[in-house]
Amino acid sequence: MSPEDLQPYIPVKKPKTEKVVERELPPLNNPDSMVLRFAPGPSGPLHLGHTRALALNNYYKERYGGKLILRLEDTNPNAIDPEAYDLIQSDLEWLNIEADEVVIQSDRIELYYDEIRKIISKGGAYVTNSDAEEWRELKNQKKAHPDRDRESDVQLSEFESLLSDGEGIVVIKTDLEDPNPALRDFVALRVVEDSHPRQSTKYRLWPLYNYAVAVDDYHLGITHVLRGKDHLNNTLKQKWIYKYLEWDEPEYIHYGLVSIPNTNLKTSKIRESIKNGEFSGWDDCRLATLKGLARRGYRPETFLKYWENSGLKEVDIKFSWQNFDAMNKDLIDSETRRLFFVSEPVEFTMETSDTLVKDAPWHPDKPELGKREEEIVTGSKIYLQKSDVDSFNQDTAVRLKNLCNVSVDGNKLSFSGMSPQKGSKILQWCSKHTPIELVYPDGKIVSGIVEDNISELDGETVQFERVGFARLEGKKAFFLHR
RNA sequence: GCUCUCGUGGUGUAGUCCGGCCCAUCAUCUCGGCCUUUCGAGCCGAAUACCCGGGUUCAAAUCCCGGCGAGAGCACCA
Repeated sequence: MSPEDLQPYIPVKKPKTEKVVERELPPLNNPDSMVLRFAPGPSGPLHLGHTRALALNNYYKERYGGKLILRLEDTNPNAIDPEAYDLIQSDLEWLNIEADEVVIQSDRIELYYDEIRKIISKGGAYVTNSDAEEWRELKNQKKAHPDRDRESDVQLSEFESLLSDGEGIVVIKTDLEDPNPALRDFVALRVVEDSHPRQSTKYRLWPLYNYAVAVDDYHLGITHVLRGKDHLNNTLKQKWIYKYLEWDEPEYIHYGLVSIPNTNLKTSKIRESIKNGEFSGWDDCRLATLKGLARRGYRPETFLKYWENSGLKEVDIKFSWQNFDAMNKDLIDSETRRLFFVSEPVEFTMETSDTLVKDAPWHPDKPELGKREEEIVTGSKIYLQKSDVDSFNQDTAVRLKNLCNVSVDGNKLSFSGMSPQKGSKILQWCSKHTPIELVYPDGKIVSGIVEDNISELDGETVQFERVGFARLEGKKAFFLHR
């Protein structure tokens, strides 16, 4: 073989182009006039786990100029927290996500009735008041319940009478031979006589999740359904409804599940713990609710950025607080003011012939923010952190940060120069101060003092030097991350 | 058990569809060094990955087959 013959087999070397391109999520099919939805049940406020669906839907809405609908799925009268309707909307506002439309399912019950009448007429659904166990067992054996095969006008009149009294369920017919038992005939509506927070006792026949979702997705013109792959089977069920009503299906995209370690996200459990006083409320800083995380100082942008970065592959992923915190720090570090926090303060008395002035910038890289200044004279009380004091030995050279060098003698600190000495311990310290409790997300509380400069900073996120970032709130500071 | 998904460093991610610009991208974490009046930030460097086994091919993270592993669903909840 001549070198010419080999030529086609030799890979063409392209120059490695510098990849400066922002990584972005994959494109979606048919992105024109996209309509997306975020559809939580109003059982409590939003938590970290909800933010993925929200962030992804919002991302594509913005990318393609689509529309985002917030749909509150309150068709189970027994699992509703009346306050959640507002709590969820305030959580969206906090995230700076604007729903173009808010839809509440319990306002649309007549619609679900209308559509099920059509499905029944087409022979796609039946009514039965079979015993639940018996009905399920028949399905497992791929057998039809006798009620399944009755004429559709019988089914229809059974349905109409269920609206006012009697027991029974309305079932969507699927394929009883389906190898996946989860997909054989599923319940579309059931009787619940309990009062509903918004509708009271106006209705007794309530739609179930899969049925209501399909009807709404169609009627709201949803074009893309973006959700976790725990919904894979639900999608298949919902497609049956689209089929009976001859509707065009939206695009379904399922992303992998996230496990969030060391975090309790069960709304019902949290509510219980709040009730019995274990947590102070939905905004307890130990919780991963948005309100709890906001209280510690996380930025809304961090949530959006984190999930956009996690992609939408079907692999299951683990949430990493470390990565999440790093992103948040990246956002806040350059604009967060610095403060000295001293835990377990030990009192010293200053000795100096001159008046000294603390000259500490609010931010080391941003002189334009100004500085904290304070006069220190002989006799001024200086407080140092116990753990620092404990580590002193005879020849420890100490520098009070942004003040001066001192020598330590018992409880006396004596001025010993201005110019920084290489190798000396640089310590954060307080003179005029305010007591403060630093509250960690694991519940641990460290009491200490902070320099008396925080009156204007209530509600702000600051950095306690050498400790980490925290958000100030009254006499407390909630630890954010390092 | 049945059904369905998915396996790239510790973590997340790019590349997989259309095999060669991949001795594999980016971020974070870890470890060094520089810088710094914070153990923060910044700068420089190091270390660590294509689940396993076969096959196809000049060439496989990428295609095929078989294992193994992980996760989810199986409600008159959402």
